[in-house]
Amino acid sequence: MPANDRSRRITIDDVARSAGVSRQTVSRAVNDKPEIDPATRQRVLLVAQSMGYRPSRFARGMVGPGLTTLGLVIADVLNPFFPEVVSGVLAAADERGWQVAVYSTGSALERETAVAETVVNHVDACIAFLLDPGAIELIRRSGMPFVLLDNEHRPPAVSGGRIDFAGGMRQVVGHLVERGHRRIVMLDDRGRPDAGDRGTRHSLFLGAAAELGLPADESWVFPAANSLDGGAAAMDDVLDTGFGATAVLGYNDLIAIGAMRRARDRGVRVPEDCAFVGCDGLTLSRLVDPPLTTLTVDKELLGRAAVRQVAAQMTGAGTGETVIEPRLVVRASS
Amino acid sequence: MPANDRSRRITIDDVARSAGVSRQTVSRAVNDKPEIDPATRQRVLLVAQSMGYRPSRFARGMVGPGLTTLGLVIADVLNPFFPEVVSGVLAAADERGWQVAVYSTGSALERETAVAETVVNHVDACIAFLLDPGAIELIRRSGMPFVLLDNEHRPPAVSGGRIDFAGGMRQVVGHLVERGHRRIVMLDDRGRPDAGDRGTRHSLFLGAAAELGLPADESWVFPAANSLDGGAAAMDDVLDTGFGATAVLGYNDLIAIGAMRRARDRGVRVPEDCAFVGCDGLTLSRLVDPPLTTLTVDKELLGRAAVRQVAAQMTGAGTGETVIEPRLVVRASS
DNA sequence: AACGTTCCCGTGAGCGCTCACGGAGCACTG
DNA sequence: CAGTGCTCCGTGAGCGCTCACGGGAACGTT
Repeated sequence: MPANDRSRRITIDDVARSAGVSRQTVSRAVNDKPEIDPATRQRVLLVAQSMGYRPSRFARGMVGPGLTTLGLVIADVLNPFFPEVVSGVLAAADERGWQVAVYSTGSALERETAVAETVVNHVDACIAFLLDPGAIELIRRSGMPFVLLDNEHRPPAVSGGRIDFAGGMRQVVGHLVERGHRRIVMLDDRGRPDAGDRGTRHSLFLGAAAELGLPADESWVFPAANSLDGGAAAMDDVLDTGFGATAVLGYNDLIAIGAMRRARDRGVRVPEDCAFVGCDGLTLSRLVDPPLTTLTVDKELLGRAAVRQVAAQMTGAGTGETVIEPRLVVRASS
Repeated sequence: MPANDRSRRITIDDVARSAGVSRQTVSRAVNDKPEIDPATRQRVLLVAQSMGYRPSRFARGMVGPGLTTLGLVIADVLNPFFPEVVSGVLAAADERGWQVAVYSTGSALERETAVAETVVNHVDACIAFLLDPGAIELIRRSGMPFVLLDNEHRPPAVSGGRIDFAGGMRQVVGHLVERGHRRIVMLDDRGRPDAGDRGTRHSLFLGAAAELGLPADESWVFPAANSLDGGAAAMDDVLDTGFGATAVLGYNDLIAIGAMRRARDRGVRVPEDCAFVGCDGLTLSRLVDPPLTTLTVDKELLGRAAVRQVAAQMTGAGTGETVIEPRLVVRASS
């Protein structure tokens, strides 16, 4: 028994010929169809196995309806925000008998177009965290069911899942003001484009602060790379510039935690000298010291809702929007 | 323009007819082939778009080589062990131009067979964390390239990725003995079958302890559910039975952290009264309080190595084994 | 004027599989 | 012995697409 000839794959006809039966009989054996003699099935199966026969999923997909593959584009699995979304998507897709292909852009804007091109050619529907308008347009134009998540600049023609950070930021700032804070810094994710636009956490934070009578302006916002280290570095900036913040709001928990750790390392007492608040509500935020106050988002629900919207589009429904309401969970860091 | 007829999908011939050209011309337009008049291409593309035409990836796969889809079966994305593996697999698969379909068993042994069946029919190769021998056999028999990870009972006929916990456990116990500990408890994952066999962390821990002269036996091992809460509950058992442990080793970081938190909540000082050590080296373990000593495993490397093995099998190479060496990172918890 | 070239487009064939049908062989009935 | 039913198996057709080839029109060349 030589190794497989790598030039051409083994087909059902090869097996049929080798077993001295017809294609159809091989098909019956492989697919557990009833109209076949048990002895024949056994023999055919043995031949198939020994030849290393594996049915082509493409040929199968041609005749039957084939399996629906849902593409899920995320920035980075290592960012603890995404596993929860993935979990929701996997569960909801599984309920519908779909397969999920995961793509990661590695948080690199320039990779988004390449990923979008792959997605367009190889999946039946798509749920994506994307920022590059070109990449988004590419998928939109393909005409496949498409849900875009967590993008404040979503074109009106595509469905989306949005988190109501307007309400969320009011909760956060309200809480801090109530605790007596008057000088609040936000560590923004500098990786996101057009950060000054309406609808971003950035602008919603400033808006909420203004609403509550704080003299907030752009100087209250510090850019940070989206990681623990990014948060730490941004905290250095805040402390070094002598801004005098009594509270720090992170674009997300990762940034907030990184900042909080750096602050403590530099002798800042939390929350006495400075309070810290995050966004997203990662499991992680409960476990750090001190436990982090955070604007919790049900990320699993976000994933499930996205699948539901994709499914709706498949049955011909139009585009829509799902809004998730965040909830402020107050812990020891504020 | 009415909504799509959901009964039958639009084919290339539909577009051809509607645009008054041949199939081939449509194909040329859609695939950006050169042998076509730019004006015709534009017109055809417009028709195709308006009809909602999307090429069938199955039909495409029939003729060309098609895209390789790698199946990745994990227990649960929410378990922070897996995202790092997924990250490695995604990166390595991407380098080879493969797509990755992720499946989750939800840590439910009884779901493994169903997942295995899906995998067998819908992917070209498979990397899996599986425990059920039936599910494993199912994939093995399919003849597809297959790498089984983190399973001490792997059949010899399948490739695998293994973490050298024998050496790891010697490091852990050695470290604890050096610190003066003589009575060490292990919180084992009770979800894994045949926990008493050779090769499990459980037995390797007892072996290492015996090697170093400790009177270890089965009573030193407490079962725990694989989660933070599971670790906490197991810690309750340890404390309530009055075992008098001065050090606790978790099956993984999750269990160890859960246990450590519960211990502190009950007034145990860490590490003065009791030291804690985890396994896996999650990012998380650095951030908890106190930072957790842990046997760190390069999970991303594990994923990459698995992809490399799968690729090797595709080119006809036989089965093999990759061994990853863990490294003890000592922090404040011990 | 006859020929080659280039550009654009269409026609068969075939990828590997399953579905719908038909037919051979056997047993059992009236 | 014809008729009926059942079990098992094989034959065409077709899924939607691309590749290889060929052909017509318009141009330029000798």
